[in-house]
Amino acid sequence: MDTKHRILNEALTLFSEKGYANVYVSDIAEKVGIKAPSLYKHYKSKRAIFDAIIEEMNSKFSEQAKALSVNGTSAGADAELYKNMSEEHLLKLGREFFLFFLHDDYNRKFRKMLTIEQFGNPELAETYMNMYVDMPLSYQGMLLGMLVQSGFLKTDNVQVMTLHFYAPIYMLLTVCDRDPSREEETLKLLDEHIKQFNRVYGRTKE
Amino acid sequence: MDTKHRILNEALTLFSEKGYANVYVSDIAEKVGIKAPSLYKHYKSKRAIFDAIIEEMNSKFSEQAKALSVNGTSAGADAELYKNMSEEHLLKLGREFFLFFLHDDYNRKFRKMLTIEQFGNPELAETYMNMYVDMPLSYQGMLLGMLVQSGFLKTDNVQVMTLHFYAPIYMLLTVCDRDPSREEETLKLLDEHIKQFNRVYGRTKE
DNA sequence: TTGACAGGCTAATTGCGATTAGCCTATAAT
DNA sequence: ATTATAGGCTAATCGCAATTAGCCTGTCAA
Repeated sequence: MDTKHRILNEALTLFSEKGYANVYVSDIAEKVGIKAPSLYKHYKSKRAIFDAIIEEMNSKFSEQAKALSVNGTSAGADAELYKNMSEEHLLKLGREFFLFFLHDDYNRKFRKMLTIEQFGNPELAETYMNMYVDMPLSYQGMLLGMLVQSGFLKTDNVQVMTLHFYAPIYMLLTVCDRDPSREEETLKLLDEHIKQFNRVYGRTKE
Repeated sequence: MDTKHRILNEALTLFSEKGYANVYVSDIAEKVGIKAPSLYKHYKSKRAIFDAIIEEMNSKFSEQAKALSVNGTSAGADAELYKNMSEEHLLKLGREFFLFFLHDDYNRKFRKMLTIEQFGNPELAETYMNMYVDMPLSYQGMLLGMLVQSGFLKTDNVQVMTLHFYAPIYMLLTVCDRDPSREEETLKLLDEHIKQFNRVYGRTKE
């Protein structure tokens, strides 16, 4: 990886741990293995490094969004997938979602950084909300909607059902972000959550 | 209110909006209506102001906790309260909890400040988690547990049921913190959440 | 009525962290 | 071969924000 990208990565790591203002350009430089002034051969200022991270992030994010909405449009194909769902599948769905967000390095760091910086910057607040609230709700709403169609789940209100599915995932995610040592405990709770969700919304014999 | 407390309040407001590092002592001074150096007649450093906020906060918090656990202990009395619960009552419970956390000025600012500062400071992360995850879960778990006892709700797993009750409240709260203009929309969703919660966990004729 | 704080102010001082200047070397194209 | 450029370094510089020095006034207890 070239220096320019290494700078971005190390900076993201540091920003996510301490916040923009508490990271010195010399910290970033040190992690990269160069001296602070050399950074300026690659970026015009500290702010520019931050902005580059955001930009990179936005493009990754919109790729993802595009990919999702493509699948969403070809609902026919996806519906097949969700036609004969089992509790196992549902567990897997929630767990994968959770673990992806939790462990994917880039996501994790980016999420932390956003959490710290969002209040000073309305755009970042919007990004955060898109990534961790609105998008997941609409994506999962779509999936769960299919499961209702296919008769695997039953509800009058898909939106609220989706909230019931996702909000605990979100909350447990924020717990792990703050205290990684609670991951195990949290994963158990996550499984129980999904099982109970299924018990409660699953179309048992009627 | 004396200057010393005004400093604390203004500082909290600013910290909650921009984060510790982005607030200058001169900003605080200006809000208070004095000059920066005069602050030092009251606090020995900027950090000391922050620490004083935390300390004040901790003592308020432990008062609250004590009060709650007192009620918790005198479960007999509280149980009475929750014996003949209606959906209206349940709605009120959730709504009050939500609105208290959302609107109480001190709580709101403190929560934002913690959100920003928590990652640099493990103690703060712990405080955050106590206040917004563990305490509410255990308190509401107790209440909902009573409702199960009294037959108003039905479940095999009070812990997960409580998660299902609280996680959406928590998530919607974080939405409003980030974008107050979504409060109305969010309150509607909150009500629907609780109604559906009741539909799903309520002991209907069996 | 005086003298010791309390609490405010202006004018330094300090220190640190971002950025710039200017130099050096290796590579790579002409 | 030579020259331009990319990318690194050291040694300033610059600017700003925290803090200190030191003065002034009003109050209140002795």
